[in-house]
Amino acid sequence: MTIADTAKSKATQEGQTRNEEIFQTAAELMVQRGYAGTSMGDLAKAVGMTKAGLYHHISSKQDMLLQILLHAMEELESTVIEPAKRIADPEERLREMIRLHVRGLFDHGLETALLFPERRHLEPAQQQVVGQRIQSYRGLIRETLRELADEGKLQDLDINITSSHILQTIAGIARWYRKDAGVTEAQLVEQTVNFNLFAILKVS
Amino acid sequence: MTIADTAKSKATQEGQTRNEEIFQTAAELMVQRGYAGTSMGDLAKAVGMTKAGLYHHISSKQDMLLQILLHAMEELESTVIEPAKRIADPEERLREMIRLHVRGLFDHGLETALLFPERRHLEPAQQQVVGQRIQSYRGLIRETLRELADEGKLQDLDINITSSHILQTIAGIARWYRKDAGVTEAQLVEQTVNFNLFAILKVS
DNA sequence: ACGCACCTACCGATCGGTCGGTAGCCTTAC
DNA sequence: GTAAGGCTACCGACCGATCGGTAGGTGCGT
Repeated sequence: MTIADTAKSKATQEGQTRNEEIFQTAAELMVQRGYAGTSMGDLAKAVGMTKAGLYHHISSKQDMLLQILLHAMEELESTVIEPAKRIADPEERLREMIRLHVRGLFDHGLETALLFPERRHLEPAQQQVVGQRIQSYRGLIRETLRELADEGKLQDLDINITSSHILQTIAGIARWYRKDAGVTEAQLVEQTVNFNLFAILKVS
Repeated sequence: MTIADTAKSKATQEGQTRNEEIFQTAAELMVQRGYAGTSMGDLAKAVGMTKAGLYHHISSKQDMLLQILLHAMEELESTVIEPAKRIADPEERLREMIRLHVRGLFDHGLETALLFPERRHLEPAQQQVVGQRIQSYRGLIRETLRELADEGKLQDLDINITSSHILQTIAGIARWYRKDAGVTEAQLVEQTVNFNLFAILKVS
């Protein structure tokens, strides 16, 4: 072991740090029951510890929410925003953003984004940090819509309102989708892309 | 006063029963902070009473949530579902449903519908009652989409998924809309109707 | 005199969080 | 090889505050 070996190497059965297990479990519980509705005792039990043991890993419930939100935002940026930014054509970019975002709901825990409204439980300064990063995503969608409008491809729609509608159809999936119903992941991606592009693109 | 006079006549400044004031204030608080995040002490203070005084009017927090959800559902049925059912043409019916629903977000407190996921805090039997009535609304949308498909007017879209997308664009408005921004109510109604109809209607 | 609307004072339970410990592993010294 | 020391990961027991809810009373309009 050298100074270079800074990695925390303790892993659980699935190659997850105990810390990661805690944050992920917390995110799942909070998505189901909300921030206020999830007690630290419940969370401790869910990861197989006592509350005191849990507090060895985290500093407070509030800080845990902040970490969860920041991590979700980073995941969104690296798996959706950055790849999309590299696409020049606005129509193809929007198509890819929706596709990547919906896929991310399954592959990377992007459903955690449902917790963003819970940022009201954070300190104002922290709320602002999280809020700004969300706005930058909305900004990318608006910019893409504006480029489409410049090309004459956009329907007669308000860009601000439309960007919200698009985001709601995507984020909304995590609210209503239950995998027991007869809807496959691939279907959901395709249908959501089509729904939104049918809505905004002028017929050529 | 006769037996026929069953109306509770105590009214506050705006012609509201104390009971109505409590339920409406509770609904507003819960939409902002969630069911678990809203304490009965907060609610009591918001209506200018003590907690004990509040409990003179209601039986329990849980029952209050049930009443709020049932009332929201009745409002939705009388102002959106019933009027829409009387329209024969499916395209016009869908258009009117969206228009009435979005308008209702402002005129009748239809934003209360954001509390429907909170029905998980109710007893299973009550959850089912509320859940069924929501499904009947979704059923009407699906039926309307199916009629459009029969007429050959529907895009190549899955009816189940599309009905969810439509509902999310409408309900989602109550999540992101803040009246301070430069968006008028009329704009919002028009844009939401257009967005969804652009999405689902085949170009003729 | 009666009941409605409301109060003060309180209940047991649960909340987020902390305290002082301890079992087991890893390193270092001899 | 092994004992000492330290560190990580946890635990039982507990804290003050707040939770949903209640008991018993007061004042007021009819």
